[in-house]
Amino acid sequence: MRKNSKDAIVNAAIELFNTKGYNGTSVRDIADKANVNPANIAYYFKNKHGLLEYCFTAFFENYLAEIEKGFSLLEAGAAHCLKQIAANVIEFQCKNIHLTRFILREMSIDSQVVREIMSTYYVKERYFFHKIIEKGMEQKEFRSHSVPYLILQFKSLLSMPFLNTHYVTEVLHVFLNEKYFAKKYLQEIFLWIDGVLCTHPSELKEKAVIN
Amino acid sequence: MRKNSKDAIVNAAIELFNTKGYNGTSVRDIADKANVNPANIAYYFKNKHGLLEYCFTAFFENYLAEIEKGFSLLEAGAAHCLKQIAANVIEFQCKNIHLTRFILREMSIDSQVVREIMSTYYVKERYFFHKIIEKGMEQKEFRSHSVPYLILQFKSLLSMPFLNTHYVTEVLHVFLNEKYFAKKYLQEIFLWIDGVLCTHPSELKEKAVIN
Amino acid sequence: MRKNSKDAIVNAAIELFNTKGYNGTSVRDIADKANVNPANIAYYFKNKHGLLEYCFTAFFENYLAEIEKGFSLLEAGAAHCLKQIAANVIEFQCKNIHLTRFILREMSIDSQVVREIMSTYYVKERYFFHKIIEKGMEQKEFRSHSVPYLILQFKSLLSMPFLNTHYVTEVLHVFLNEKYFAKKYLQEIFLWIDGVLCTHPSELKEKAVIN
Amino acid sequence: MRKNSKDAIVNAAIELFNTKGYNGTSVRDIADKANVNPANIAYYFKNKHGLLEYCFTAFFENYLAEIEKGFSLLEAGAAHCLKQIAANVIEFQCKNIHLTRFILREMSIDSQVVREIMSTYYVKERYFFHKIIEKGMEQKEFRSHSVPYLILQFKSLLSMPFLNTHYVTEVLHVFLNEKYFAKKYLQEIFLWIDGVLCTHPSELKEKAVIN
DNA sequence: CATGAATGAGGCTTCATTCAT
DNA sequence: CATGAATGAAGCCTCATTCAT
Repeated sequence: MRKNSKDAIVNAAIELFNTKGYNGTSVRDIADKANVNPANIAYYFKNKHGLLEYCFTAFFENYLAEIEKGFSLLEAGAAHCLKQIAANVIEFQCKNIHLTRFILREMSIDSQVVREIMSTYYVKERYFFHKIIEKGMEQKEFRSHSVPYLILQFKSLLSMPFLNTHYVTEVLHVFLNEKYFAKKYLQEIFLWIDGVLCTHPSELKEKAVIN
Repeated sequence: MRKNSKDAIVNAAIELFNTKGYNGTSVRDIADKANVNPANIAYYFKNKHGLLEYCFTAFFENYLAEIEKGFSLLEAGAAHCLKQIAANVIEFQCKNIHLTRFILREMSIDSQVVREIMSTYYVKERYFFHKIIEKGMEQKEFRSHSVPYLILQFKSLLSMPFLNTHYVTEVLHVFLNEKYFAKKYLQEIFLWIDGVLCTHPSELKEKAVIN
Repeated sequence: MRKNSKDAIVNAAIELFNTKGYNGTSVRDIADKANVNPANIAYYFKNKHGLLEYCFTAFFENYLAEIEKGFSLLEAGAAHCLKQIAANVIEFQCKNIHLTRFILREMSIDSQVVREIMSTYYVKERYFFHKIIEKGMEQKEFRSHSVPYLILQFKSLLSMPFLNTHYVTEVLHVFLNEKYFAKKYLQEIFLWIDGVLCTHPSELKEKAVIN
Repeated sequence: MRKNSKDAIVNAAIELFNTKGYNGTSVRDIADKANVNPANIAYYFKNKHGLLEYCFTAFFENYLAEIEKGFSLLEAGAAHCLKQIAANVIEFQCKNIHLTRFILREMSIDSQVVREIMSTYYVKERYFFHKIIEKGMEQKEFRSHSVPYLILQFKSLLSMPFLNTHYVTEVLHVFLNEKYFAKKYLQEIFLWIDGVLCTHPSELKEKAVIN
């Protein structure tokens, strides 16, 4: 356990931030859960806040990578590209459920960090989405429409089930960790892309894969 | 100042909970903003937590009323009914932006209160949605589909812009309080209903009204 | 119940002071128990502290009266007189168990009130005891001995079971409110008077009465 | 000051609890007097209450040890044994006057801790006293008598002057810390043992020692 | 007399952090 | 690297009290 104190701390933090929120979690809680001395957190992250920022960038760095990965397929068609991005993001978020929920929640708070994250990662993200949607419209793949509103909807579909984990499982009785949730929910997003975004519903047998 | 301490407290609390989160807000902050003595909060709400619960029920009581109001129109058609509900909810949330954001965020935390709220209000809400969607399917208005997944999407559309206020304004540059945001965003939801939910796109000139 | 608010307050206070101590009892506790508005306590006693003082003087006024009553019999013999005092005090304390315990406990705290009580009531009390014991020695009824030490023992015998009510009932399983506790315990004190104080054990058939 | 915070806290607490009572003493008072930070009290004792419990067990552990030490002499005679116990206890209490007073006072409150202490330490203590007195009666050393009442008196003699320190010094003008108080008061207790407990006054030249 | 609203002081505790070891 | 002691700030809450009604 003296092996990877840092990882232990991060994991404990994610777990707790997810469950009780950043402000609801104390440094001692984290240290206890990670079996580590509280002073160690200061050693690695300088701050409780430093730990938060570490989580933020860890998340967004990877999140954006998934989007970029999908964006590179733009030449193959806007719808296809968007579907691939959805597949990547859903898969990524499924693999990091706790982290995702906590980040999505924390992003709804007005703080310095959040503003910084927005002005870097989210601005980049918007750039990608914008490009894709514009291209789709130019090529008559998508019907003409307000771009921001479309981004808003797309993002809402991507994040909703991960933010409201509890609602999904306790009220709707849908289980996120079941292997096929990702696959199934993805079909819903594809339906939105096809039904709302596209002019003529493209073939549903779209082969975007989640492995 | 010796007049409506209770209201002043609630308003200050909503504002601050919205901005800094429940746990990030101190009782003193609230009292200061409301220009009352901190002890007054205990007097009216017994607790900081009591104040939270007050906000929760205040929100959900009204929120559910809006849904019920729309639900009573089920006879006039499932799509119509759902659109009316969307209109009501969007309007209600526009009128209570701060409260809405804070509630939506806080509902993503694992706490006693949240579980209670879910097992009362959200279960009722699901009941209404379920009924409407089932009816729509029976009458071939809606295409056959997994109900929970539809509810999930519908709810995500309803809440997203209100939870991520900052993203919407700072990144997308869309302003929630502009008079026509409600009207415009509503059209998006209608589009989802027509494009994703319905078998044959109903007439878009649907006259659901926001007054 | 709007009849004797004042009495209700005093009774509630005695009960609670007895159980939780003066400092452990809040004005609201008292008000609640007495079914009275807290502000009413201020009305009658000005203060929580005023209520305490009221209890103190109520107790000591009567306590000293019992001693004076017995003291008047000094002419009939020192031992007899002392026994009568013991009888009076034990009876009085039995009738006011709660008040007695609380007062005896509170008298062991260093406070302004306590010092005042001591310098009035306890000084008077000592005067009476002194007179009696001196007389007893002069008349060879008592063996010659240090007066303060005798007073100390006598007082300790008078108060012990009332201060340590719980010990007496829970550990020794002796019940104070049983009718004959007073009579029996009194015999113990008489034994001390006869065995420790007197030169030649006086007749035990001493007829000091508890009525 | 960075040395023995814990001891400093305990000493300050005993002093203040003694003077103003447990409930009358604030954590800040203690911290100030001990020249430590208030948080340190939580660090070492978890609680103000934890500090109280620490005092309780510190007292009773040693108190009972003194009694056991004396009890081991039972073979040498019941009266002798009891006298030795008295000697030990008086000496112990003289050495811990503040702690003793505060404990004796606090034991007269109805609380969880008190009940626990009673059902452990005081029950053991009663067991020892019971054994001694029974033995004394069997061997005709003591006159036949109600055991609980004898225990009650014995304990009252042992504790009285320590509980009512102030009365003793201010009203009776006897000083507890004068070297010979212990010796002299002990003689009083021996007198009680000989005069009240024993059938034939044993030799007063009993050599129980206070060193 | 009685009451409910309101207050300021202070109580206990927890927190994030630092520092010497 | 890791730790335990120690700290100051701040958090929430309770308390005794006042005052207008």
